[in-house]
Amino acid sequence: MFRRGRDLVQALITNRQFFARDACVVARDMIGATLLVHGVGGIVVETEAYHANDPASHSFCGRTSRNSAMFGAPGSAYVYRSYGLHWCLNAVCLPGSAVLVRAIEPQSKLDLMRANRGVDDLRLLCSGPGRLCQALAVDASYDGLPLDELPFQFKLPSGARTSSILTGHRVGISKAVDLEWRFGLAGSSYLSRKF
DNA sequence: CGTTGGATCTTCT
DNA sequence: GAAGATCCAACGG
Repeated sequence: MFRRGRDLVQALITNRQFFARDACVVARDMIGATLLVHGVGGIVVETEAYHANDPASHSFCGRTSRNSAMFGAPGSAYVYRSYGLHWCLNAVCLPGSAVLVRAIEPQSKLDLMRANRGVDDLRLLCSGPGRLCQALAVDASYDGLPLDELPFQFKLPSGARTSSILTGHRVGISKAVDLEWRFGLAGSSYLSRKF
C-alpha cells in the first residue's frame, strides 16, 4: 500500500520534471511515448517545439485568454482551435512554451478512432494535429488538464531508444521558419508528411 | 502526382 | 478585415 502510493507520487514528480525543460528537448523525448485520452490513442511519432520567445509561438505576444494554458503547470495540456475547424493538442513545458503533438501511431481503441474520424485507413486516423484531436475526441474542455491524470495517460517508453529521430522545419508557420524544431520517428508510416 | 479553394473561429490591427 | 501551428475534396496535368 505505502509502496504503491509512494511510487505514484514519484511518477507524478518525474512526469512534471520531464516537461519542465526546454521544449525542444521535451519534443524530442516525447517521440515514442504513449499518449491516451479515455484509453484512446497510441504512440507519439511527431512533435513540434514552440518557445516562449519564439515568434511562431502563440505565447510570443504575451498571455491572452486563448493561450493562458501555455503559462500553466508543466505537463498540462494546451488545446486551441486551428483555422476555425480543428483542435490542436500541446503539452506545456516551461512557462510560455509547449510541444505540439502532430501525429500518433494508433494503437488503442482503433474502432473508436475510426468512428470519431469517419475514416477506416489507420494511416489517416492520427497523422496530423487536427486529425489526432478528432480521433481522440480532444476539444477545448481538455485545455489546461494535467497529462498525468485521467482522462489523460502519458507513458514514456521503457528501456533504451531503439529507433532514430528525424529533425525538420516546422509545418504551416510563417515566422522563424528556419528553425528545425519538428521531430519525428524515423521510418514511421504515421507521420503527417515527409521530413 | 500537384495545386486550389472552402469550411469557420479567435485574435490582433 | 486579415491571417492563422489544418484538412479534405475537387480539380488539372
